[in-house]
Amino acid sequence: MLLPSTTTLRRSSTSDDVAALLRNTIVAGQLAPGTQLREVALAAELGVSRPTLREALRSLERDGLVMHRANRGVFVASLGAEDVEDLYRVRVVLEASAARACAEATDDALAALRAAFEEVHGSWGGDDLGRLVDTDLRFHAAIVALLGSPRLDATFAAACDGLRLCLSAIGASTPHVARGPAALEQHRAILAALTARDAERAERLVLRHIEVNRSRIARLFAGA
Amino acid sequence: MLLPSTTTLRRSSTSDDVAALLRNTIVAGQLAPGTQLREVALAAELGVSRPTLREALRSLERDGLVMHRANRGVFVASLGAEDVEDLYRVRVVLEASAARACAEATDDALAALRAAFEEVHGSWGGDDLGRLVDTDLRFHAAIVALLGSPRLDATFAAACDGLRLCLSAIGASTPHVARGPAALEQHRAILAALTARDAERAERLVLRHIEVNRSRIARLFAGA
DNA sequence: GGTGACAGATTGCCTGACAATCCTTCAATG
DNA sequence: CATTGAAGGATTGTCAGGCAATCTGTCACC
Repeated sequence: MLLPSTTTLRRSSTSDDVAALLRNTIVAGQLAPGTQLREVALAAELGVSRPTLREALRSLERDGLVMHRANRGVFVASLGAEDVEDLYRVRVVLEASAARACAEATDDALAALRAAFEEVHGSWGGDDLGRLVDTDLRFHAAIVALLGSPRLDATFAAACDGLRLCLSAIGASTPHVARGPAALEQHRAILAALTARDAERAERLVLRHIEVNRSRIARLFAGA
Repeated sequence: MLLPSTTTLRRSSTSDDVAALLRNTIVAGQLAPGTQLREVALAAELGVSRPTLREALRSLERDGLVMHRANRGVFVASLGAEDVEDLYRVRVVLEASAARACAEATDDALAALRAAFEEVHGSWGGDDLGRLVDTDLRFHAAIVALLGSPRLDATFAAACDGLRLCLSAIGASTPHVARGPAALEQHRAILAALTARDAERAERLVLRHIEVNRSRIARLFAGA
């Protein structure tokens, strides 16, 4: 290898940049669910042409972040209770499977998991909710990465985007930060079980951890 | 219901039609992996404009059916051994999880599973390989549907497309049809375990069934 | 009050074009 | 002879503009 892998010259295309920008804006909650994304206005605002913007929007649609009604336009997706249910179903399946497979996990994946945990631990004191949720989900993504499947990683990443959209939509800031220390303790226990390759205990802990979150979010949705 | 469901007014967009057409063509093996899909020529041949075709290609790229090299164009994906490994990892995770969850599955999903089995059974005698693989995978998709998660269903469907591409690429016709009766018997056993809601047995049978297939395909790939 | 039609707005899709980038070929040089 | 360098051709990346189709909202009318 002559060059560091970051030098890979992979200049991202404009529509990819636009898609990434819109994705971040949406999951950050800066675009309320239900708001219409008009092509001409948005394209002008972003300084790109309509076809380019359309490609980006189509990409977001496939991720479930925007809804597309024929001849009406695209709207920021407003996820309902059944969507939350589905998203957590994805999490349960992937994370539980990963926990059960921790015996066959590579050392690299376990090292990445530990690194993700340190990152979560380090930034937990901050009051930036967005970054907190980010690092939290990154820890869980590292769990899924134990499976060693890029495709499942992608599925989980899409589900994370959906969850972030849900969280920011209902403004779940205060309850989540309040739960910080408890979640950290659970993360530590999960990490310990996984590195010890204790599949059964890890799966049990992961399932309980997710279930706690799921019921809390579901309750918030029921109240809203 | 006032109208037949086909009248659903949901005029599929042109780019969706194009994407579906290309998807079928690719997974059917009528486009050899590695062949370049030139935009102008293909757009002219399909009678659509370039932007429309680009949208369709972008959709296929997200499904992993085509590869996109910057400023070079899109090529029919040529999946390697590690891709096959990944695809089967997806199958193992999703189908095993679904089998374990059969206790909580809805009756509708179980009915759909039985229907899929009947369909496989009915068309098994035919010599049309494409349809055989289709129905086989539809049975497995019905297993995954026990989870009740549209997002996981979509992930599995994408994996199925990848698998079909692999199979048609290596021309796995003869070994697969020869295996027909054995697979049918395994399917019957899996269906029995699932409808009996015997999670443990169902998972064991599913895992073995998938593993048999995986090792066979992997062997074919090693020889090619 | 409910029903129909009209106007406005927006998308769906196409045509055409230009710049940027990449691969190939070929000549020049050590 | 192998390697380097540059020109040429082809293809993609992106933009601008335009027209038809379709949906929504409003308003007159029964």
